[in-house]
Amino acid sequence: LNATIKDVAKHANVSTATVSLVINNHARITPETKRKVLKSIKILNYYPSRSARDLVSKKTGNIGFILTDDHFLRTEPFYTRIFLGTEFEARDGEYYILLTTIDSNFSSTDPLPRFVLERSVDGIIIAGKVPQNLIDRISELKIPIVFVDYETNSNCCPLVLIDNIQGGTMATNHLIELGHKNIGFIGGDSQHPSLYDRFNGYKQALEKAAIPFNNNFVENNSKYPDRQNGYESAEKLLENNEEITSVFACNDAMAIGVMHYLKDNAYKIPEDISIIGFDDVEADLMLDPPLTTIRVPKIEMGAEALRAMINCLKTNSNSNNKILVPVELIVRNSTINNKDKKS
Amino acid sequence: LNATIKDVAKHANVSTATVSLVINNHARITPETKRKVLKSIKILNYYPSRSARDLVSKKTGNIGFILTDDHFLRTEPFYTRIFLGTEFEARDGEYYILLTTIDSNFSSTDPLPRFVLERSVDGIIIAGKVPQNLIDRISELKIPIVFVDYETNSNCCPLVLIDNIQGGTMATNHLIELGHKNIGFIGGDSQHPSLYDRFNGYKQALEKAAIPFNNNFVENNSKYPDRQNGYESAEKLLENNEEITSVFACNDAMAIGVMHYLKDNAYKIPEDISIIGFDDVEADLMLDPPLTTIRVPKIEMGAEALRAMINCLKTNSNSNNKILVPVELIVRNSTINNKDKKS
DNA sequence: ATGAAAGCGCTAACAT
DNA sequence: ATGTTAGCGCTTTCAT
Repeated sequence: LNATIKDVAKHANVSTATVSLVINNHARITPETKRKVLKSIKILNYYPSRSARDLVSKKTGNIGFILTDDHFLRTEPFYTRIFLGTEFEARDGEYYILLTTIDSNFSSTDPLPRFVLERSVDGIIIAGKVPQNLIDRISELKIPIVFVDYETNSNCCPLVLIDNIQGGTMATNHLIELGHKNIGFIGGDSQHPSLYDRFNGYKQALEKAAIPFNNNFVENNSKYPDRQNGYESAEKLLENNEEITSVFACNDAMAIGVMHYLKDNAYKIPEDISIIGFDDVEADLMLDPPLTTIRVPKIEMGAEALRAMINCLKTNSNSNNKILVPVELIVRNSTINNKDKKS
Repeated sequence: LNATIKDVAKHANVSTATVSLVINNHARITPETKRKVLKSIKILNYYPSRSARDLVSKKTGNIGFILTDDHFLRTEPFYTRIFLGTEFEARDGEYYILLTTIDSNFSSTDPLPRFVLERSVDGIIIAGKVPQNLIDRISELKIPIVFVDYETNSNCCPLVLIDNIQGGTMATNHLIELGHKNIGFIGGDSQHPSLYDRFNGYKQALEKAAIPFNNNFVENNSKYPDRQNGYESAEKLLENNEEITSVFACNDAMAIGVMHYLKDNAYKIPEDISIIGFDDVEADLMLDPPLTTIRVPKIEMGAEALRAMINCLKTNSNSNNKILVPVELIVRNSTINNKDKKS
């Protein structure tokens, strides 16, 4: 029913080879014939068949996107936005994205995603933390991988990561510039490299400002960095340190937990305690007051990952380059100048 | 590099046709040869090439999934869960899902999604409301469509819809059973068929319980059904109707807005006012108190849509059947017996 | 600069 | 019940 390359060739009075050369922007084709062919393509509403192309080129034109189901289902859209970023970027390119989730407890006896078994993808983007056995098994198959927001020691693939140190520094500097000296830090799971880097950023900023680091002001644990964690961490921190005037929470979920704690305990935000988060999720705007935070460009990270993947595929090189995505300070109303405190 | 059907044929000492018959579970193959072939397949780690298959069968094995970007980006994951449901269902089947978003203002001059231009999908699932021109243009191409959570008059495709009338009845009955008689209704955009059906459910339940319908107790408008809408609707409703003891809000977003209004005005929930929502989004559990609501099985709806699509493709019939997905009452702590009111 | 033709891996007549 | 074979639509040498 649809036009094929033969139809175009016939219509343009050339060979199929010529048509192929034209649609692939190849070599030295007379502008004249090129024009002719392009015209026929337009008239016949011709689109090359993917399967025919793939069959001969031994490529699939698909990129796999793998993440754990709990990451996909996270209440605050984070990884789904990264996914959308890859889709945006793939749109103009010649790729389709095949998304699949795996169980968080994916074990070595679980079957690999169907698209890797069937070799239906040219490369795979892995978003967020996944079990190591998944990585190992895909690597064995020699399928190119790009990681987004996750770093493992064992790999030599492109990495797209948040510049967490920069973000941690930024957040802390914001508080410092507002005149705060006693800045609480709520880190959540300190095993998580991203969160730990934010801690490093915090320490670096203090050092640069010649503010002595006080370990009593930091609350790290090894629990999932969610609202409850933020609530409990705030409790520990503030019950024992009356002098704290502001808090940097390592992600917005925990920052929201902190705000809940503050409200439950009749602190005024930001007059009594300034609070800054990290991530910039939608919920921030629904809060009272709206949360000052560090914005992570999720869509952009996805786009970056796809670009890295395409580059990897085109050059056929496993460049072990690390792409650090810059973050941005978003000042809203949960932080205020320390001089205005308890005014 | 990878094994082909020829390799398997050679290894099993049969023809490629036989191998093909085996992998397609065809006809009368001797159990003996079948076993032999299967064994070779296993040994050689053979997987049929998708592109080769697709090329000859004129199918792609892909299903497109289209939704507007604002639906994809909705803070509370709704459509992304429906998408995941299709992916779950496709996983065991032989399909891949290709997701793409379109602009909410998608116009007739905008290019169609690439996978429809290139005919890279066998069928398309459309989730949520989309511009009519998109539907028309895809229909012209004779690509099968299945709708999820959206109904248009013009189509004759399978529809997967929430049983909104049932849900509206359920919610209202819950309140009635708790002894409430003066039940406020907050409907949001009454142009939206889903929301309007919930209103119908509300009215039906009242009628069945012989509670007179009071138009002062309902607040319908034509604005987007979000938190702010809920807040403002609650304001209108409660300022003028002191006798209201409970509210049914047409979705959880609006219910949350109602709760905010109640808190801002020193109502106790649920002692002063019981409140029930609709959708069952994650946020419900983070509320104080957790929100009683009607659960919509999002994952299941996606799975249902994919099954409808597959059926459509297999039978090649455009059955205009409407699949009504049942909902479920989830009782949490935002509703209470009216007798216990103001105790 | 363009054409002829082989072949990618598979399916489906048609033969046997 | 199984084998032979002709394509599916495209890319890519190799000729011209």
